[in-house]
Amino acid sequence: MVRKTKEDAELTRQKIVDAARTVFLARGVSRSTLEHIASQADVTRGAVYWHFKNKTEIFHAIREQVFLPLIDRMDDTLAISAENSQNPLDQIEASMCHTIQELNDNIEMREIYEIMMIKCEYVDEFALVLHQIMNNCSSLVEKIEAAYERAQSLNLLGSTLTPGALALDTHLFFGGLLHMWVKDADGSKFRYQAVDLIKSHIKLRRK
Amino acid sequence: MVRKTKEDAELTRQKIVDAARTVFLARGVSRSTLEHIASQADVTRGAVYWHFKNKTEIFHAIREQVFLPLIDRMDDTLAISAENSQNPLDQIEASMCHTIQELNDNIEMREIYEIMMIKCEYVDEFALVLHQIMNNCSSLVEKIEAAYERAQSLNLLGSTLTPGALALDTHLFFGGLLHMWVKDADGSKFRYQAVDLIKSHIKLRRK
DNA sequence: TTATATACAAACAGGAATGTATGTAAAGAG
DNA sequence: CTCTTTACATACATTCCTGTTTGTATATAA
Repeated sequence: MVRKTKEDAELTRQKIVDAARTVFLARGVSRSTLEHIASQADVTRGAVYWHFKNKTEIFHAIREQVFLPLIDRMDDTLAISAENSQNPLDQIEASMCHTIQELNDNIEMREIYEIMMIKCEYVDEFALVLHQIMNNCSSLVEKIEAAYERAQSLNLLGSTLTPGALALDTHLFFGGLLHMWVKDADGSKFRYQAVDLIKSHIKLRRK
Repeated sequence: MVRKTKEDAELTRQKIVDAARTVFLARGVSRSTLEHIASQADVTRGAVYWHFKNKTEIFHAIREQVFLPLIDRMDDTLAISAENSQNPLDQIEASMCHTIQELNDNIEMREIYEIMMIKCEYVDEFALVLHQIMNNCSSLVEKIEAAYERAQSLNLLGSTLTPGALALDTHLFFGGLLHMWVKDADGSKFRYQAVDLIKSHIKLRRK
């Protein structure tokens, strides 16, 4: 076969990652073999083993490609508000709506979320991915809490709950929403009204 | 080998189910083999194949054993309140707290929840389990909504949101809480304060 | 221009898991 | 007391998947 340039090789690598996403989604991570992935990418297992040590490495490549950027962007949306004079409650709402919008628009991200949530077993090597996710969540909760604190000091809150309690409630709500969004395959129950649910959730806190 | 009585056979079956739960939890459903399960149960694969057609059947046996009863009990807690004069908000709160308490006390239930949430890939045969769960959720949301309606007519609600919106928010909150409860292995972040989180959540709705 | 490293394809060897088929001792029916 | 069925254990055949090894054409460096 023909030897490829570096750009060609990178393209092959990307083809493999994309193929793996498709295969993982359809068959689940465990039931996906490297042969499945290779043929989906129109290469042989040789190419896969050249670019990746094993299936786990491909999994991490997928995850890092789209999952981490999303977290960063959520962080950003909330962080901006610290210096911004905008209503913190609006900021929290916008942050969540933005993520939902991203899931709506970005097919790859949607597929990766689905893989991570319901097409993957968190044992052995994958167990520590869960810890990473939990840690990311922790920092997110802190950001949300800070926003609620600002809302409190601006006298925008309508309840006596502490910003910490409000932040945890919001975090659990959004975690539940993301799960339901993914599992609600036909979209009838949650997917289409996700933004409304977010607005209701925030409205409950407004004065 | 010795032929067993019917009672012995039923005991063997139960041993296999228990063993499967342990193995599924430790290795994930996909990576668990019938040999793993058999040796954990101190029998051979022959015994497993006698009692179950395949791994999927064992999975369903586990699920039906503990998961369905829990849903029923949540239903009950909420249904009782329809005829009861008790505060509907208290009933919703109690219903969720009760489930958390059950998870705290009942090791088997806790393990099964963990298997269903993060040790199982919902593809092929398992995909329809997700649909069942979603359907159960739908009926639960309706029960919660009915309780909020009663609370509204008793003038107990402090917000202008509709009972439907409140119910969905509660449902998403609780779904998120259950997930975090399971994933929070060391218990520091959510498990120990789950009841407080529930009370805060409901407090936000009280007048 | 030549030599070496790259980017794969193809072939190989193995272990592991599944399902089935067979064997068997005792329980239970008649 | 026999005969059949039950409740398994054991052995077997087959399929799959993995990781490694080998081969090879071509970029690319020198």
